[in-house]
Amino acid sequence: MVKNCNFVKKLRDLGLRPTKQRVKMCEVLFNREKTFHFTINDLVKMISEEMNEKISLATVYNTVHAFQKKGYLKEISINSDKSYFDTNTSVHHHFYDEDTHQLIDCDENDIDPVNIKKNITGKKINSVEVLVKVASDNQNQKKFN
Amino acid sequence: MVKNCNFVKKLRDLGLRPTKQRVKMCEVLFNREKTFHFTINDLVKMISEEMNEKISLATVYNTVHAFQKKGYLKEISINSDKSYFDTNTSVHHHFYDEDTHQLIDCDENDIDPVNIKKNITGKKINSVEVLVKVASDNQNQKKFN
DNA sequence: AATCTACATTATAATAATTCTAAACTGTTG
DNA sequence: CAACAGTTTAGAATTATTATAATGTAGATT
Repeated sequence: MVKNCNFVKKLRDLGLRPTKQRVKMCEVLFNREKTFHFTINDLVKMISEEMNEKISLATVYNTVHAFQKKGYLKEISINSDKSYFDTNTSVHHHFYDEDTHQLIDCDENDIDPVNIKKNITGKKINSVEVLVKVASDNQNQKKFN
Repeated sequence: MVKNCNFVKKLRDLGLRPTKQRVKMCEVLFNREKTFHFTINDLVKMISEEMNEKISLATVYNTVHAFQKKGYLKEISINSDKSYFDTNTSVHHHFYDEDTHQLIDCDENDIDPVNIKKNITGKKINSVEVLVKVASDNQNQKKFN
């Protein structure tokens, strides 16, 4: 991930004009040690606070999708309520806390490599991702047979 | 999966009144050999046709969610466009064809059990889903000759 | 530095999926 | 069959996302 604040060059290299909104978004998204997960709404709030002024929802959508297209962000499918994005664009797995709606990254040691024995002719595997949904231990669910 | 048309008892056992809408939904969903994947809209169309009268969208949502809560249907997260549901509620995984946007079930032999070594205190694992995204093998190869 | 132009931002409108509401309806119980 | 609680329904409300069209701005050209 990008180290310091020279996102202007970064954006230019991507063919995106380094507007103040985009630079701010880069700072919020990529100027951190750990990867993080967010929804568009999370991001709008964070950026508005950091800029001390409003940023348009549309701009955030546009820019997130631009970053995604360029391979700087990755969308994660958890449910159809919302889109989650991840600054970690490598193939990796997630825990999803159904109580708090939080995403937790797995590192390589958390889940053994998944062994896929099926082969679809003419198709190659692009990604293999595991989603582990967890919830509070005391929620009992009824079984139906 | 349920074999024949005695869905009335089935529904009663679940604590759901066997209304004609629900019985019809059972027939459409569970009175088949193979599992299948559907969206709410798919279902509304199918049921309306089978009943020769309209069924309310709200009823379909309500009933699908009731079945889901009772463990008769499972939601599948592929992208955030739409909710897909699956009549196969067992733990199983999916291939997703990124070219055709089709879902393909994995049976038990296709993928070895996923070994999860991480433990989140106070949380239990509700589901473990593997999504294998595949695409045409030659799609990224440009030909110049 | 003024001008130009293509790309960006913005507020708002439009769309789409889903959930809510409240009135009418219906299965079940007594 | 009367009463009640659960269910269905149409339509309104909500939420996430995308489209639109006017205004703004970065970067190139003069």
